[in-house]
Amino acid sequence: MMVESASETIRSTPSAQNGVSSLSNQPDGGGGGPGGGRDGAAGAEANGEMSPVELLHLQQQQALQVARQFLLQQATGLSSPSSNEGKQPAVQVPVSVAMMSPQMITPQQMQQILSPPQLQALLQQQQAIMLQQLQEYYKKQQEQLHLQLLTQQQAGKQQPKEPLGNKQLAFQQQLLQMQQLQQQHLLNLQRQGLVSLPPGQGSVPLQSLPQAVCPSDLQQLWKEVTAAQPVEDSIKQEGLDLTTNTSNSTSFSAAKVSPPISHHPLPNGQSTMHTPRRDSSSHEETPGSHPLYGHGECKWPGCGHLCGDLGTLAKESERLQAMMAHLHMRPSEPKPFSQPLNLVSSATLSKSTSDTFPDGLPHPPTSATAPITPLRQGPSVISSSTLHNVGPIRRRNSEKFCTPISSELAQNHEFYKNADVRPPFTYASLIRQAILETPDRQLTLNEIYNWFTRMFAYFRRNTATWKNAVRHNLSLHKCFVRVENVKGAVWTVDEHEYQKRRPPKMTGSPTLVKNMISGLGYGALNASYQAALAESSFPLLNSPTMINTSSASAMLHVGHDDVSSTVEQVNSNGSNSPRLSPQQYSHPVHVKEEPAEAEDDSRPVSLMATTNQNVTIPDDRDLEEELPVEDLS
DNA sequence: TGGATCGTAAACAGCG
DNA sequence: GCGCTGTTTACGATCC
Repeated sequence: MMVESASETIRSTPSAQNGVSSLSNQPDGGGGGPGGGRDGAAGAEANGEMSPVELLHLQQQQALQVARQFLLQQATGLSSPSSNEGKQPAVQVPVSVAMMSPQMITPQQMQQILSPPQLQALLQQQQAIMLQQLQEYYKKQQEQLHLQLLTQQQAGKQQPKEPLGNKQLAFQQQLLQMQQLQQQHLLNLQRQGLVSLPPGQGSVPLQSLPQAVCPSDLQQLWKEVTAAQPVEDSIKQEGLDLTTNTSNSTSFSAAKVSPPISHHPLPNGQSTMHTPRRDSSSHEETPGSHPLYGHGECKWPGCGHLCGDLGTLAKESERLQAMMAHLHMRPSEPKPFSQPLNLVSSATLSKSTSDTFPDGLPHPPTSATAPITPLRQGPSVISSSTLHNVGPIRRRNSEKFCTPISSELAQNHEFYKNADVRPPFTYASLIRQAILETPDRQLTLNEIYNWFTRMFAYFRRNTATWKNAVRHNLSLHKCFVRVENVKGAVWTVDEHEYQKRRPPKMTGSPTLVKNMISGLGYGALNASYQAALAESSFPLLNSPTMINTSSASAMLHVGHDDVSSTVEQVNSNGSNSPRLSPQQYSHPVHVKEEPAEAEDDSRPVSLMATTNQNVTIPDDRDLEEELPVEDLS
């Protein structure tokens, strides 16, 4: 009877309790499931073996070490201009160390291994560390500049005949540029909502920056640092080599923006790497040699990796860039995972990444041999739900945080279809979605099954378990109405009942609740929610004109089923505004052929009435349900 | 701490 | 008898 479930039940299967499966954050209750979902990494550590998470941490640590070296070397190179004379350039492509590791974890693997909260945390951690390093770098550079300036001033005093002139001017210019750089970056961060500067505080010490900088900001930082190089070049050309490795930034930029890379023949038969960046002209690389490459090996200190040619390095840099771009997920610009190209097409990378990812390198994981059932896997990391969804949560929380299942599915359809990832929605939500996707708003049980298996790779396993759950939910929830048809029994959705059973979802986002209630008239949708709306897959929502007081209620019905319930709740409980009848909330269910005898009265809503009454009032919900359906089919 | 919600397991009944 | 469908109960986990 339950042989299948006994042998395949994920959470109770011993194999699911360790290894990759344990890392996949089984969201379910029972066994160690929920615990694993809360802190998969800790659970992995408890296993006493090197987990993918730990591996990833190690990888990240390696990369950070390299970045730290890079920063320090830049700083020291700045402070000791002559120390590197005749030496190999101190800064090499960090990927040679961090990316060439055989255990390299691809972005896809990272997303499969880590749950969204973990990824978020990881990202934040990495951002924090990198930001700190950048801050240190800025600070050091400033200090060094000051020092150099003072030295020059002293020299100028001691040798009054030698005009301070250009050198000091260049120093001051560089210092000024550094400060401008910082302010500009601060403004960028502020503009992106990542940094909130106190009013009237134009210049904030970098140390006071919140550590909420996204990778794009870091990359922007690098760009800016790189962009500052011409000044250093100008200084260098005047005989004062402040940087000693002017190409360092260039090389890092090359690593960052890498392909397409043209290989120019070198005297030794090697090729050098030139990036197509428009500003590359400002980086005067020594012709015939690459600071990161020489004699067939990587010149990154301590690396020495043998590379056939620079193309190898370029590939590694591509990987680095791909990973960076893949991690380029900031809450302010959530992008659907199913559109990986968008991840790298944001403003900060617009110039370079189009070259970097001609084929959209970070594709979503389209195959998953091992079952992965995190709370929020893959696409959800980037979806709107992530806006509010940081930290350990149960899968159903995604609904609490106003994730529109329809848009989520629309955006990540391919992902869920191919990846063995548990969708972060309740059975009830999924069933409802399945039913509402059909033109007739009705499905047989078997069709529901088919929808599950068709839409989610996850539900191609453990059929007995989840099918039982589906049946259980269909029977349990009053929102699912069974209708006898000539074809047999079909299941429909009573929207009113569905909404009714979910008022507590408001508590999922206290801020949202507060804003929505306090801002009644709905005109005061908070920014994050508007962003979430805009992020959704509904074109109408992307029109700012649609977010207004008069239509807010309707709009909230569109695309965010949970929010719609929220608004409805506010409507009914908060403002006592007239409510639509349950039938008016219901979908138009076109029962193909109603049985002669009346349906069981135990169900609260007459489907026929539902069908008729929807004619009177434009069904906002149609927008919600039908728009995403197109993407799903 | 308790209630609500959810997922899972399981027993049972009806039907073809 | 078997499989599917549908109902119901129980239990544990999570969240608020």
